[in-house]
Amino acid sequence: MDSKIETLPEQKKTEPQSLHLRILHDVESKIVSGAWAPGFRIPFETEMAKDYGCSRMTVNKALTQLTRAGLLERSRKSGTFVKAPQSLSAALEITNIRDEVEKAGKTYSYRLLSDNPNASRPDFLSCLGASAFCDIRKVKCLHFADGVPFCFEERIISRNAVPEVDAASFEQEAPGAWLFKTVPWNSAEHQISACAATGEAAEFLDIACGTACLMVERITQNSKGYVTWARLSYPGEQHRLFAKFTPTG
Amino acid sequence: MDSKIETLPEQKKTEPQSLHLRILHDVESKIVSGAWAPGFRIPFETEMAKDYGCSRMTVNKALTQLTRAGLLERSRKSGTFVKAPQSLSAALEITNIRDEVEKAGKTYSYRLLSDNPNASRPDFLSCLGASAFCDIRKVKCLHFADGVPFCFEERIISRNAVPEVDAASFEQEAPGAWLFKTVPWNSAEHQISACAATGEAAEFLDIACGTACLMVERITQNSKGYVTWARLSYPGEQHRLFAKFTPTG
DNA sequence: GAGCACCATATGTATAGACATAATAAAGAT
DNA sequence: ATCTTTATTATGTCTATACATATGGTGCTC
Repeated sequence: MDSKIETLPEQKKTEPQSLHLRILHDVESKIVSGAWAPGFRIPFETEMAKDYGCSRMTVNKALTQLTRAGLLERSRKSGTFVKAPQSLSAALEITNIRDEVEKAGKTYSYRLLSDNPNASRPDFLSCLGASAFCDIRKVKCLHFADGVPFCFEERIISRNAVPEVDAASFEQEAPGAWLFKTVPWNSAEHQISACAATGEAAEFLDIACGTACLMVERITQNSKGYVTWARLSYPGEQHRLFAKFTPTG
Repeated sequence: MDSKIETLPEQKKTEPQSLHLRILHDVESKIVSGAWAPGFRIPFETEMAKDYGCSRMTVNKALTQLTRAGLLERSRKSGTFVKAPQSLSAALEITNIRDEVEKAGKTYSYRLLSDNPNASRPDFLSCLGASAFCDIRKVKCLHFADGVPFCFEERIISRNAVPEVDAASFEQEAPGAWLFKTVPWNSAEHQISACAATGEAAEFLDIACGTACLMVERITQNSKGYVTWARLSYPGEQHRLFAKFTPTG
């Protein structure tokens, strides 16, 4: 209780106490931030052990767990590689609508509806703490399956978090697919709801106003902050989200 | 191509090659099957090491990973315990609708609509390979939030997989809640879709036919086979499924 | 009985060493 | 040139050991 000015604790937030957890989080953040992009061969166990001044087993423990979590791919002799973020939860990962359509045996096509490369901050996002979405590109597009409207997509991309977006064209390629291959690991929040189709959505999807729609809203972020927001509207009862869960996966 | 009768391969399916994986799967199956129920104190590391004739570290590796996966809870001195299957995927785990309603600050109530303890096999499930659902109990019920219909539930419970169901009453307690505390670990498949309310559902939910509904269908199984099927219908746009995903969780 | 010091114990972490295994690369034989 | 053998290398697994740490239990004191 004396008046001595105390220095702040060393650890920023929740600095892991054990070494293998620290290594695990170090590697994870390098991957999530994009410093180690998918396909990159990360240092060998022996190298990291030397860097951290610890035994190989300690590094091994961290890397083994990241492999189980799906962030890494390892093979003998070749080394350890950052895995492509292909399945951020198997079923709800609907980034690539093309795959979704083609897996159903249908022909995919795509049309850009509108593209505002320098839009102002939207108002409907204020509730989400997404104040980071101030300098954005705003895109609307439509996905077709066998020529029939399959999904109406409204998307916002942060120009701060993804500077490369200025050079991208969404005439031929959907923003979702472009982001998927451009932005490294990230985390996502989904909201799924049913709604009655209104105005724009009904018009583009070519369905009557009031028809039941499945709506998926997703906010994606990585270490640089909020990356993108998307609202996907699927018409009628034709679409189903499928998810399977087991304890260990 | 000769006519010699071959013996089946020793291993049933994919017998893990390494010891710590074998231990991991042994423990997991004991938990999933219910042999080790939630709360049960599993043998100490040293005991299991002796049983398997291996070092404690090998057992530790298996148990540590099961702990990360959420199947176990460990504490020093006390031992290792089977965890309650509380979050088989955080957001989509909607087994307990009461919690869901009360978390939204509303008052929960429940009403049993119909109960057929000895129903015949339903036809609409044939596509799911759920031929195990032949001897079933069929229940319909309604969940309320502040007195307003919140969710219409149709449920089928396998009397083979859950023999105890014959003694259960669903007058006061919803079948979902009863199953949650009765049946041990399991895996689940979800299908989420939007639909227009029809007939029964519209009537009980007190909404107009054609109103958009969020429909969640779930099939649950454990080591004894298919346990239960449920269809939950949420009226209008009032309900949202929320899910957050990060690489490691 | 309440409070306290102390011990026993199960997990948590880390290590150095050992050998297995798979995949690549290099050297050798045909 | 192509096939084969061999060596190299990084990961995969396992051990025996060591000490740290949290915590339930025991017994002591007051």
